[in-house]
Amino acid sequence: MKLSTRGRYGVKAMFELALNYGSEPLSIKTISEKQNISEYYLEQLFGSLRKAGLVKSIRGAQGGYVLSRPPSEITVGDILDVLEGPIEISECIDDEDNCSRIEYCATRLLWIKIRDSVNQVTHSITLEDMVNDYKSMNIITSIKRGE
Amino acid sequence: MKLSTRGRYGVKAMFELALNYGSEPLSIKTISEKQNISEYYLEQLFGSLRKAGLVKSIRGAQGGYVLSRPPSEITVGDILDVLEGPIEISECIDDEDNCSRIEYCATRLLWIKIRDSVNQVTHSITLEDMVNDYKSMNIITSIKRGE
DNA sequence: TTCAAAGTTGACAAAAATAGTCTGCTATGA
DNA sequence: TCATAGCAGACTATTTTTGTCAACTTTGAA
Repeated sequence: MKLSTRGRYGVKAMFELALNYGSEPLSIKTISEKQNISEYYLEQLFGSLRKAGLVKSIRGAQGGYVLSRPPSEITVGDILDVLEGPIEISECIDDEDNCSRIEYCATRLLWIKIRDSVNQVTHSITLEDMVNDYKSMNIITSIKRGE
Repeated sequence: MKLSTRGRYGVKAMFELALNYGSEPLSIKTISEKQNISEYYLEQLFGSLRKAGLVKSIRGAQGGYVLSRPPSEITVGDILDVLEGPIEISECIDDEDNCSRIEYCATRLLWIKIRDSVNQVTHSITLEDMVNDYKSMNIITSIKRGE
């Protein structure tokens, strides 16, 4: 069980936007260079993020993307839902009909527990949390270096 | 993010063995018919489970598979680790070297939090728990039917 | 006003992972 | 001794992932 690159790249790119929140828009090109991700591929991901209303695009020269809400109001789960699709450990979670076998309930309950646990974590961590973690880690690193 | 059929089929098959624990071995054929899973494919999965020591095989006529430990001592996480590989939300969790980019720490911490959460859930649910859930659900269903 | 930067869209495709099939074995209990 | 059932591994079809690309639209700035 692992995240695809869509989820990983997407979160990293959104984190970049969060670090930059309040300043000028960041272009796909800038982000793709910072994160070493294919420019074309990132474009696709931002298309999805834009349609989902998580980012706003600003066209024209010096354009780019900005978060459409403050980092404190965007969770990692919001991003992953868009790029990975909602977590669906097993298909029969939502679809009760085609699952009439005898073990149905027992495994279904299990998948739901796993899904809820992941959702609980991802939807409780915001981009602001990540930025804060990042900043405090930098401070610690500086102290360790004796700066 | 979803489980592959390996994990889903494997858990269901192991649940079947748990229901049957203490009785005669179940053959691949029996399980594959109960669960409507390809016999050949199930064989592959049981090969992995056997090598990992989760099941024992009994060869010859009337042979089959049995759990190698009581259901209370096998967690869903044990099964998923074998069939899906350990959870690796992102590759850089274990591998610190090739990840020197600036946002490294912030996203890495995130992947670790998600991974730990899934592991916590899957490794705390045993086959016995599933069997108990299953049995109590059956009782409730019977009551509802007025039986 | 014009042009270049930047976003938008959708088609295309290589590569990897997944899911499943099959064949020919070996072991063993009845 | 033979039918049953596991063992091993090659093989393949399909799907998903991970990109790539080209043509087009919008718009800010010179």
